[in-house]
Amino acid sequence: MGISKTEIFTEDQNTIAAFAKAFAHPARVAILQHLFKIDSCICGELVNEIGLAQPTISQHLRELKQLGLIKGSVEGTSVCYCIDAKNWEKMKKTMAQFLDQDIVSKENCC
Amino acid sequence: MGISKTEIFTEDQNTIAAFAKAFAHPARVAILQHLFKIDSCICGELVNEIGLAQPTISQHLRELKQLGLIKGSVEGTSVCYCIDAKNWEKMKKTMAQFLDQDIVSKENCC
DNA sequence: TATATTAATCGTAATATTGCAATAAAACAA
DNA sequence: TTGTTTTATTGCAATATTACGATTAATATA
Repeated sequence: MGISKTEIFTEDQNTIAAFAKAFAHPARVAILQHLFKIDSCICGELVNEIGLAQPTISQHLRELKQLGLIKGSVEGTSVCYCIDAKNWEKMKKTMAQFLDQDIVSKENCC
Repeated sequence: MGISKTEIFTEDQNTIAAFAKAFAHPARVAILQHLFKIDSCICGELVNEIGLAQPTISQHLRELKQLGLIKGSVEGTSVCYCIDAKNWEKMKKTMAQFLDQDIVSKENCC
């Protein structure tokens, strides 16, 4: 139905899915990569850097901000965004726990 | 427009987004976790384990299979799925490269 | 062969996501 | 104050995703 049945999954599973969703669009990947690359924070520069309209970028930024992966601070008329290092580390731990799982038995049916 | 402008992004960015999309739903996270946990491969057991209808699980399995993260082999009337260890490692490398980025300068505007 | 079992596919409804034009809001400058 | 710049919000169209009932396909068994 286009709606995920979040209630039947564990909190852990929903958290992983929520973080993964943040990276599930190339524009958000590009935004994050740019924020990592540029030593000073960015603003509407992202609109030029990435080839999407300003409202679209703004929308992606809001999603990343709501998840806590980036922070924004107003600088005059522009807004400066950067990675929230603390939360990024927390996210990394959660994702690593999921991604670094080991297969119990190597010899299966497949 | 509900359609990602994949053509304006790098192959790397699209690849990361595609992998992330695989984990962007708790059902697929649950499926993968179960495949990791159970030493022998699973089939329709996943339908019982996870509380979703058989066609829904089948759909999620197909997505994971298309991405190459899991393999499936027919065992009589049932189908046995398991993690594709090789591709999982490749995916992990791609994701790690993205997740393990370091911020150039710690002191920014934010 | 007929029947059961299991999984894939089809079709469809409900909801979510992506993208942007238009507009509003906020901060500064003249 | 008036205009300028920058970003957020609103509203909407196009497309994607999620979920499942019904059906089909494939295999095994009686």
